[in-house]
Amino acid sequence: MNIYDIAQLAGVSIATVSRVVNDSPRVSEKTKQKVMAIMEENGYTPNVFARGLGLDSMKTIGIMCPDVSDAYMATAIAHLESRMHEHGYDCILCCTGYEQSVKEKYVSLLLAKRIDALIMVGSVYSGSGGSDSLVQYVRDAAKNIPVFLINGYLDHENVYCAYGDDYQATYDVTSQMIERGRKRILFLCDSHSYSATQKLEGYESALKSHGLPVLGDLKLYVKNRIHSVRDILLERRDLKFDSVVATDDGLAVGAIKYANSKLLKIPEDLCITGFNNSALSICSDPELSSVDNKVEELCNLTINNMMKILHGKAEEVSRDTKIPCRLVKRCTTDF
Amino acid sequence: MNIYDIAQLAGVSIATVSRVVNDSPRVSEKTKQKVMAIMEENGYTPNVFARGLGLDSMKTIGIMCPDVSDAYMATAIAHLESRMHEHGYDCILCCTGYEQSVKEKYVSLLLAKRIDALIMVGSVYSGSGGSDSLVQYVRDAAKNIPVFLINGYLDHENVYCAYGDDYQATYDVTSQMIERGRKRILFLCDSHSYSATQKLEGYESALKSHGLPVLGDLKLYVKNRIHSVRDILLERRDLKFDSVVATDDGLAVGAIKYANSKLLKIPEDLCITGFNNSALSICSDPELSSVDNKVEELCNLTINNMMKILHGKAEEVSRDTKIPCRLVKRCTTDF
DNA sequence: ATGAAAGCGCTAACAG
DNA sequence: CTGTTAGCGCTTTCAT
Repeated sequence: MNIYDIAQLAGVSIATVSRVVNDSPRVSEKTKQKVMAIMEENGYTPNVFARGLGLDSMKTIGIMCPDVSDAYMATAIAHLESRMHEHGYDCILCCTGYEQSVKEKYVSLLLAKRIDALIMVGSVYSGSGGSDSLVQYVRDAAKNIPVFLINGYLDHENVYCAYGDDYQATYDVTSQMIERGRKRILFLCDSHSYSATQKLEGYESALKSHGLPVLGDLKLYVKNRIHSVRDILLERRDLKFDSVVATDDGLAVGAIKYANSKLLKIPEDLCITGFNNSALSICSDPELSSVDNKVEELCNLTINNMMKILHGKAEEVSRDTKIPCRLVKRCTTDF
Repeated sequence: MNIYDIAQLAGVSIATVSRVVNDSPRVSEKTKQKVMAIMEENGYTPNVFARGLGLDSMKTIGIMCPDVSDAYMATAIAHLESRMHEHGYDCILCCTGYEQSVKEKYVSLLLAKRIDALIMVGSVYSGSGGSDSLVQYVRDAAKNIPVFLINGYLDHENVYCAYGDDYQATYDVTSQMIERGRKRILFLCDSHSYSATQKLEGYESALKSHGLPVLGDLKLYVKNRIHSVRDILLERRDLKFDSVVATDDGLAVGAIKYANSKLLKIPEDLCITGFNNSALSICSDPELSSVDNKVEELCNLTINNMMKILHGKAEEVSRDTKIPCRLVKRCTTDF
């Protein structure tokens, strides 16, 4: 059942049918009704491939993330999909992992599929700052379609960034710890992404501005697995710390497990903060104070920008949006 | 840059270029090399829309799930995407929520996009058993393309099911509790899906076969939010129970929180099991014993079946595969 | 082994 | 307001 069949049954030309399908005003109400009725009767659906071929678009966007099974990204993707769907777009999901070559391959695949735009979720797509060659594939993609970074930053034509102010959030949290008398704050991290770098800078900067030394020992990079974090902390008996700033909830929960198994009191003996305000933070015991970086807000903002751009209003949108994050206080902090 | 350009540059016809692109054996090695070189040089990529129009396929499958931000589904989808990608297929992700009309709408959208197959993750897509009219849209989809249910069951031509044996798993867990002397086992549930029904039957069946009564009070249906579960349990002071069989980890963690805030000893005073073996189960304190229903295995099985079917070997695959689940024992059980 | 040409189903410019 | 027609880029017979 194609447009010709419908045209014939309705006794009109295919152009008229096409106009009806595309809701053109240049059709009389009467023929419109007739054609619609016939389409309805026959359960006609326009062929998306043919339409795509003509319009060079299938109203599809690509969403890349390193790993949907991560709670933070999953939440982001759920929001993005739902908002895109409202706008009549479909989403091709790509879980790229963290390997450079795989990320690059996914981008070319997506470009070959002629997606209308690309969203990249996670700071792993912006290298550690933006100017290195590791992000060349992002710039290349931007030559063809608008690219949206969520929680990443890259200064380039046709790439639009939205991210939480990780620097400031970490600065604030660290400062509050110091003002509460903490002297040895452990910075617990699992990556060297742009976001991680921002957090580290916030941490160090708070230390410095409060006259505390930045100690290399107190910057610990580990794999993000709860038990492994706990065990590493347990083994490092040399390492003394009275508080933990973790760059992710999983790491923070690891620290909680460590404290619990050493029978340390939280927050008195050990003050802990996490990042992302995920389900983990209300699941642990005691419940975790965690920085909420507003995924939902970032997603909405991104979608709104995208719609403007896809409708030719690129000048209305900023390429760089930073939004403030704040600590959701629970039981692992004394401030 | 299209096939005509390449043909011209290579001094051959578009048919030859097409043959090279599709790796047809009916091209001389020499021209093949030449054409490939030219394509390489010019970074030529065949237009997927045009190809789709001719072949009526764009090597894309649809994946539906009620909510990717749920850890269990996120894991499933991560696996599915990665396996499909290996096979050269892209995935359109649809987060349908739980509403009937939305689920139906997504299916028609997906069919209109001419996907090659459809995967539905979660037992919400199989009604409460399979024969009611609520699953008609699934049957309709199956008229056009193969449909794969993960964790759902529906007996119908062209729909293929893979699910964990929730009945048996719940039967076993409940039985062990009884054999350990538990008398009042709370069945904590948040839905009436096919899977939930299976679990309930396993629970009741274990009770009966051990000569225990099935008490309506001890079947509690609640919303799956940790704190709300805890609070409901706290408020129901009339309700006496010495153990909890929860149909999801979130619910089980709610029960843990309840026990902790009443200073009940786990598992002595309250024995608890969850379902899905998610990150929550190692995050809580004490850590949760949880039934692992082998998402990964279900996903692999599904993809393998799908590949066979898409390659015309439908007779080789069973429409109904049930796999055993087992309890991962942690600290909330005494068996 | 290669080429010519007929679709695939739709959109849009153009003509009435 | 409606119809005619030329693409869109590729696959696939059917000739050669």
